[in-house]
Amino acid sequence: MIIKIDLQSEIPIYNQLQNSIIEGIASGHLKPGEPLPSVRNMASDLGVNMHTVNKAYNLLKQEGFIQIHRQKGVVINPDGMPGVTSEYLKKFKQDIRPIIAEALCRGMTGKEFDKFCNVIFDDLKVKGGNSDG
Amino acid sequence: MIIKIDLQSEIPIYNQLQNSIIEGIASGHLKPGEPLPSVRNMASDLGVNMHTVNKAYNLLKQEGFIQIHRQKGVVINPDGMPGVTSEYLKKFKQDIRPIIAEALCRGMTGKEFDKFCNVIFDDLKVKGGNSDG
Amino acid sequence: MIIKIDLQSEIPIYNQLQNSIIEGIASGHLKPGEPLPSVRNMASDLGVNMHTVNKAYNLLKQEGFIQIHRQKGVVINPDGMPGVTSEYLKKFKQDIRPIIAEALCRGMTGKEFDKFCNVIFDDLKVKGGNSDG
Amino acid sequence: MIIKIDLQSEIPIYNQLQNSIIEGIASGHLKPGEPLPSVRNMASDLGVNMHTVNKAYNLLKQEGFIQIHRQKGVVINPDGMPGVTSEYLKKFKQDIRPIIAEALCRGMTGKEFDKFCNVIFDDLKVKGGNSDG
DNA sequence: GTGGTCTAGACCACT
DNA sequence: GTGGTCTAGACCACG
Repeated sequence: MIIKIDLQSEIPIYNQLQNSIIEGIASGHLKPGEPLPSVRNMASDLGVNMHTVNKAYNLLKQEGFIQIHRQKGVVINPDGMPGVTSEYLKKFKQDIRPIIAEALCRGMTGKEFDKFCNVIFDDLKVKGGNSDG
Repeated sequence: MIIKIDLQSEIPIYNQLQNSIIEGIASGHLKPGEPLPSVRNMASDLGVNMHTVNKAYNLLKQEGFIQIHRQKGVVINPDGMPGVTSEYLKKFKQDIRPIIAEALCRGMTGKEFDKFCNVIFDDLKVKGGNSDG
Repeated sequence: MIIKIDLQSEIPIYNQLQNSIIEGIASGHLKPGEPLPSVRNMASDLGVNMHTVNKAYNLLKQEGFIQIHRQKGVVINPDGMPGVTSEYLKKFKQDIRPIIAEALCRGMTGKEFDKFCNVIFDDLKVKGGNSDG
Repeated sequence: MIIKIDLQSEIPIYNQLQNSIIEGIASGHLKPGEPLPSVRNMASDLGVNMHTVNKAYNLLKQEGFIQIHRQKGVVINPDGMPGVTSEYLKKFKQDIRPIIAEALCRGMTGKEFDKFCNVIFDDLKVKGGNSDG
């Protein structure tokens, strides 16, 4: 599992890290129960601050994607991923609404939108089928 | 066109305002050529500072959604909206990728995803964005 | 002499008008002694405010390009154009310096710069040879 | 790199600052990758407000001259300067056209014009922009 | 009355 | 300590 961080991006690093790990899970690169590098190791691997990794891990833990044990370290939640809760759906709609609004504004049709999304869907899933790490 | 701003939200106010106006255009509430309230009026309407509105307006201008005339005020771009440019598509994919990754992670299928999006699509087109449920 | 004003431009209208008239003189469309429309007529021709035309005329008068007579109206200075004064040269250098700096920055060579300028030089002069108005 | 701002000038301060920095790059005083003072330091150095510097920096970022890292600060774009794009050329011609028109009007020849420009060109390249005569 | 510019001063997120 | 955001209040250019 190779994680790439764009230090130039306007997206906070801890956020990029969160997303990378979620992508890793989505694509099957990271499976429930699988260990993640320690905060210290991840930080040195990425060349970022420990606090940054810590923040990402804590947020992932809060959302139920990972578990953090004092001694054993960090693992992808072995009990499986959180589902489509109503709370999540609320956030989901809030996040995607402005994206859809702009797409609509620029003349993108619902079909085109679906197509673009499905490409990304497949891209994420296929990458999990292949193995590169 | 009633615009609501959540002052408590973690999303910057100027950003919320941008999105609201884009939604307004997408839903047909705001049509090309139609004037927008002056910076100061919009600010006092929303109970925020002039500069915050100014920033939102300037960003919308940069993206081609509105035109700003120094004396006449602000109007929805009468020449129509910007299209689906490659630059936009790049941003679009970047924005939507982590959303899709999390959806996938939580077990949402492509079909369900499309369905949720289409609901929002229709909501924006038909009702003009006055739904929040 | 057809004058085009871009109401969308960030350049003040009175400034655009000034430049248009100077271009007209430079290209030979407007010759010393030749009359210019009255403030009122010019304003209605262009669809702009009288004050705006007035301001442009007054600035041109100050710089010596035109003469304004109460009753006789406005004419291109029959005594000829102002020359390359030291005061003008100072302004000239001030104006062109940042343009040259950016050109240099972007890797434009002095030769290329000269070429681009000469094209504009010729464009202005040639338009005076042809007649379209 | 000493930057001088004329608070009395009709040219906006943020604009003067932009130009100064571009001159600094053009003259080689500022090299790709080199850091710029923080928004606050630059502001206090110049005796202007933080926001004014911020605006200048953001415009330079937009044009690709500098990079802004949220925590690390501001650096001259290490990937090199933006080139002579068609978009830039359009702006270039627009900016320089009225200058050339006035020069022509005042009887300056193309050769003289080139000469004046080349002096500035050389001044920027050789001496690094510390001449004002 | 419009947007553009500037100031002074504050809090926050990020590292 | 960095830039990002926001406020309150001011003056100016423009039309």
